[in-house]
Amino acid sequence: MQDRAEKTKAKILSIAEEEFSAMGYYGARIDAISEKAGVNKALIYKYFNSKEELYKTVLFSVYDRFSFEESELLAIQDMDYKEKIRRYVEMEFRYCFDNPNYVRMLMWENLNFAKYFKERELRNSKDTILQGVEGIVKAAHEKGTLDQHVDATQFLLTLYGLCFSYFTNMNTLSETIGINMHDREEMERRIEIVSNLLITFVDGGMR
Amino acid sequence: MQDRAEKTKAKILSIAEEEFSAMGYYGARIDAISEKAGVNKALIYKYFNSKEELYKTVLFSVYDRFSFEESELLAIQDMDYKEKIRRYVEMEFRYCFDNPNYVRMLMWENLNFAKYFKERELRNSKDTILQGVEGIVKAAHEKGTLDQHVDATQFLLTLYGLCFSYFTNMNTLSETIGINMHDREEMERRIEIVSNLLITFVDGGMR
DNA sequence: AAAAAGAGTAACCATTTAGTTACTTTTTCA
DNA sequence: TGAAAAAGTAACTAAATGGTTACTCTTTTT
Repeated sequence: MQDRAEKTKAKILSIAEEEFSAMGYYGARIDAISEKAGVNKALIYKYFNSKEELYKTVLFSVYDRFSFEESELLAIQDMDYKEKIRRYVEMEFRYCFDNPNYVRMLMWENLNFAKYFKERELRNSKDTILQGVEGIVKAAHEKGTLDQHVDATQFLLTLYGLCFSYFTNMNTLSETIGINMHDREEMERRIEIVSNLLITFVDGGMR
Repeated sequence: MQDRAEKTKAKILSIAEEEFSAMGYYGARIDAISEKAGVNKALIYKYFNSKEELYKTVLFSVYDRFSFEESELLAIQDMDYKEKIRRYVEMEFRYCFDNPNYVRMLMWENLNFAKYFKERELRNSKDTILQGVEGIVKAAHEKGTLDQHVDATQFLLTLYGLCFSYFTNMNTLSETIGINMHDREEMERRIEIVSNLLITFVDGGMR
């Protein structure tokens, strides 16, 4: 494949990411993508075969980018588990803030009943992440007084719930509860509260 | 309006709720709704004027039903704030479990940048809810050792994050972390953990 | 009972949409 | 340098889609 073609393909993918993130699978238009990318529609089909295949390529490209960052963070050794939680929370918040397409593509996929995740056999793909979290939870179970019912899975659910959900419901909540969650300052305040909450959660306070 | 017409309208609305919840605005088809409802397409336009208006009717019908339940719960007086938290968490989880359309319609609206919420001027519509939560937070601030940075808004974000987000990410997470979040037993276990976490959060443990 | 009003339908229309075909332009390399 | 290969395009197609029109059937009212 020529250099020129490589660039064209990348351009299509980048525009498609914007379009699919913004509009979802059914809302997105191949014509709109071809126009915005400044590329003939037939070329899209030459490189990606169908709307669905293009969509899947976008979805996994966006998802894998996040997964990489997440693994990187959890792979760090010899870090105090409290510090690790703090870093994890900060990473998750800032990543979502800076990469709204990641949040949106995941939401579309959930509304699509995880159809493409199922196709791709992502079953138990978070196992290495869970192992990383296991380290945190184990340290807490030994040292602190973390509820024995809380395993790595439950801890991860808690963390995702407190971080990711800030973004999934941002638009409606900002309308109804009277704060502007899109504001970076507002988010930074939230990071602080969530970090403290999670550290307290694993480190003490549980009867 | 005749009784027969009233029933037809209700039937359309009910099928439309299923269709829009499942497919979203762009994915839903008026033809599919008319067919499933066993009603001529022109009738839909007679009663609802446009696809968009039908969609909005569904969205607010679903949303208002939840808001009512939520207000009811928070309006209860003379209840211990810990008990109130527990009840709130249970209500939120079970409501979402039994009414997936509520969860999905809210997700679609978030992905739609809260366009219809903005139109309807729902700004600060959670004020009475926040007042109810204020009671909980105040009691905790007086009696316990809740972080002074946590006001009613932050508490509500925490609660929503821990409850609602269980459902928004259920489909992808069930694929990747190796538990079946769709299982009621699994959810009941989660309710317990979340309740305890929130009670600890407001009631002690915060330095 | 009959006519007015309301509920409901069959068939149609204009536009949009994913996808294709037959062609031209640009690059590579013997 | 020229022909083969790769990159890219204009114009088209068939199907689907939101919406409408002109009509029939049913209920209400006097």
